[in-house]
Amino acid sequence: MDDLLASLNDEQRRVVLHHQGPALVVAGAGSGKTRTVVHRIAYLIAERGVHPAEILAVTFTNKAAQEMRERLEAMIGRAARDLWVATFHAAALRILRVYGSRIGLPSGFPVYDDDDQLSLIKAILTDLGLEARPTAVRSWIDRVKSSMAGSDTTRWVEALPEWVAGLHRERFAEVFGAYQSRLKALGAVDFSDLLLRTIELFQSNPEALRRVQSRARFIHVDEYQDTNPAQYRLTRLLAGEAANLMVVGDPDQSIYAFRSADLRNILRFTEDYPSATVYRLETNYRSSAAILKVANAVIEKNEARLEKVLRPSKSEGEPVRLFAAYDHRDEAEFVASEAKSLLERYRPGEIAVLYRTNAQSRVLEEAFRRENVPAKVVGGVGFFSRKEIKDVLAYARAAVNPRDDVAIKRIINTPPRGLGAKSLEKIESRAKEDGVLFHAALRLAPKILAPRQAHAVRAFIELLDTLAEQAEKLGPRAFFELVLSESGYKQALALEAGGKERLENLEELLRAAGEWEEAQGGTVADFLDEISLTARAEEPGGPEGDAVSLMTLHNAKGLEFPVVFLVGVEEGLLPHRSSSTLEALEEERRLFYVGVTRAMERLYLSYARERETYGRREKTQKSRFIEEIPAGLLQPVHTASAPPPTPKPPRPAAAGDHAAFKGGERVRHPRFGVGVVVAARGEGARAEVTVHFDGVGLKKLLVKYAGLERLPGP
DNA sequence: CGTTATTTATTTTTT
DNA sequence: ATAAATAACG
Repeated sequence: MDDLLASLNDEQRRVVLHHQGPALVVAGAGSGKTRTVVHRIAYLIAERGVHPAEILAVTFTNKAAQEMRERLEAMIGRAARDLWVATFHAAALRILRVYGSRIGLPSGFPVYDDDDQLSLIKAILTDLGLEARPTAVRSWIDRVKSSMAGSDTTRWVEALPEWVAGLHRERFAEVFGAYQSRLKALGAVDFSDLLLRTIELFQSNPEALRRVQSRARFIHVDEYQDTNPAQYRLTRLLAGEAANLMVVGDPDQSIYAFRSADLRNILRFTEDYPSATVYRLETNYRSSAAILKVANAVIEKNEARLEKVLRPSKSEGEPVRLFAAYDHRDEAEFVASEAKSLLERYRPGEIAVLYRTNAQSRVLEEAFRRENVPAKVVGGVGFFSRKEIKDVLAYARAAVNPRDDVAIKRIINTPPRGLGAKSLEKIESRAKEDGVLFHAALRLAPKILAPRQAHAVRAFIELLDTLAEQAEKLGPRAFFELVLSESGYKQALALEAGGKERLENLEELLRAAGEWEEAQGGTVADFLDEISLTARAEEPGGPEGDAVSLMTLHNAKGLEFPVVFLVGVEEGLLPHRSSSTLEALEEERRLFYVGVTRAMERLYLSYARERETYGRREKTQKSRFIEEIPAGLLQPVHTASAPPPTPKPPRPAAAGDHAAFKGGERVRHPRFGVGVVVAARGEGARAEVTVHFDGVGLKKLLVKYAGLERLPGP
C-alpha cells in the first residue's frame, strides 16, 4: 500500500502515520484535510489491521458525510460499508434508537424538528398567557440546551440576560421547564436532545457506553472548531481512556458561534489531552497565490486567533477582481453575464456564487434565468420543509408513533374534515382535565363533540389505525401512496389553486422514497429517521445536470470551486448588521475568509451601492473587509455601460394616486387583467370601483389595494 | 366551518 | 416582497 502514502506531502503523511492516542490536526483551508483523513482511515485498515467496524468518522454536515463515504468507498471498496460515517446528530440518533429505552425513551420516539418545536412553544406560551416571539424563544431554548446550561437547574437562569426573547428570564425559565416536560411527556426529543440524551445515556449507563465504544475504537471528528459544548462532551465520553481520537479543524474557519459552537474546544485540546500530538497542514493546494494573499490579508486582522501560515503551492494566477455595482440587480446581472462568458472555459458546476443571507438568492436566480445560464440554489428552504411534504410526513409520523401529538394536530384537519379550532379546543381541554395527552383524549372525543364532529373524529381515528397497521407492512413508497389516497389529501389538493405544483412535489417525494428503498431499503420509520436529519437537503432526484451553485457562505464550508463570486460584500450584510460585538465581528471576518478560500482560480468580490431589503431601498457602503485588503491585490472591474441612474420600473397607478377613476376608463389589474371601469364611488382611501374584466366579469375593488394601472383609452 | 381579505412580521447563518 | 397570522365574510 505504498501508493497510500506516495501521493501525500510530508505534513499529510505524518498525520496518516499517526497510530494511537489523541491527535489534533490544525488544517488550513485547502490543505487537503479531508483527503488526509480519508487516507488515514484507509491506512488504519490496510496497514494496522483495524477493522472498518471499529472506526467512526464524525462530520459536520450530511453532505460531508456522504462525500467522505464515497471517497472511502473509492479507495477501499466494499469494506467502506462497515465504517461508521455520520454527523453528530445522526450518530446520536442511531445510538438512542438502540439504547434509548435505558433512559426512558419509548421505542420509536419521534425527533421534533424546528417546526414541531415551534408549535410546542406556541402552545406553551398560550397556556401560560405569555406574549413572546416563538422563534426567539426557540433559539434561546436551543442555545441553553446546546451549551448544556439546562442541566444545572438554578444557576443558568442567572447567566442569561435580564430579558430573553421579550420575556423576563424568570418567565423564560418557566417556558423552558414547560417545554422540557412537554417533550418528556410526549416521549419526543428535539435536535439538541439527540446529543444531550446520548450524553445522559453514557453517563448513567456505562455498559451502553462500552458497547458503543467498541464500535468506535478509532474516532475522527472533522470541523472540530465548530463543535458546541454538547458535542464536545459527547466526543470526550466516546473517546474514553484510550482516546484514539483525531480531531481536525481550523480556528480561522469557525463560523457557528450562533449555534453555540465554541472555538475554545479546539484551542484547549492539548490541555484536555496532554499526550496529544499536534499536526499542522499549512500548504494550500487549492487557491492561486493571488487569492491566498487576499485571504491572509483579511484574516490577519482578527485578534482572537492562533498564528498560522498558509503557504501557497500555486502560482500567482489571475488577479482578484472587485466589482462595484449600482444596486443589487446590477450586481446580479454582472455576476450572471460574467459567469456566462466564463462558460467558454469552465463548466457551470465549476462556478459558485456565495452570499451572506438566503434572501439574496432570488435576484441572482432571476438574473441567471435571464442570461440562460443553468443555476441552482443549494440549501435554502429545503424540499422536505415544504408544507405539503411536511403534511404527508406528519401522517407517516402519526402512523409510526400514535403518540406523536404534534404530528396528529398538524393533520387532524388537513385536508379539512370539519374539525376546526373549536373542536380542537374541546378535545384539548378534556385532555387537560383528565391529565392525558391529546391523542388519548381524541379517542374520547366522540362523546364530547356534536354528532357531526364526532363522526369526523371517528373516521379520522379509523384512518390513523389503518395507516398504523399498514406502516409496518408497506415500504415507504407504497405507504405514502396509501396516505395520499386514503386521507383525501390528494383530492383536496387537486381542487386547490396552485395544487398542481404541490402534487408534483408529492410525486417527487414518492420517487425519493422509491429510490431510497432500492438503495438501502427499510421501513417507513427508518425513512423518517433518515430525512428528519436532512431537512435542508437538496431536492431529491440527484444532481440534475450541470449548474452554477448559489449558496450561503455557511453552506459553502468544505467546498471548493474554480470560480467564486462573493457578492454583497457590504457593511450591514458582511459583516452583518447583527454583529455588534468584537467576537461577532471577527466571526463575520472568518466567514468572509471562508468565502475567499473556496476559490481555486478566479475570485470576484462585489458590492452594491444601493440594495432593496424589505422592499425598502437603502444606500449601502462597501464592507470594511474590502478596505482591509491592500489595494494592489484587487483589480476593479469596469462595465461597458453604466446602468441608468434611476432603474426603478414605473409603478402602476395605485395608492397615492388621487386622480379618481371614472366610468369608462380602461385599467389593468395584476390578477384579473384588463377591464373597463363600470362605476366608481368614494374618495381617497375608501375609493371603490366596479370593473368589468375581460373573461372574469364584474369585480368591486378598493382602489387603495387593487393596484390598478390606468391604460390609455381605445 | 371554511374561504377570502387584510394586516403583520420577517432576514443571519443550520444539525 | 412575501409568507404567515389574523380578521371579516359567506
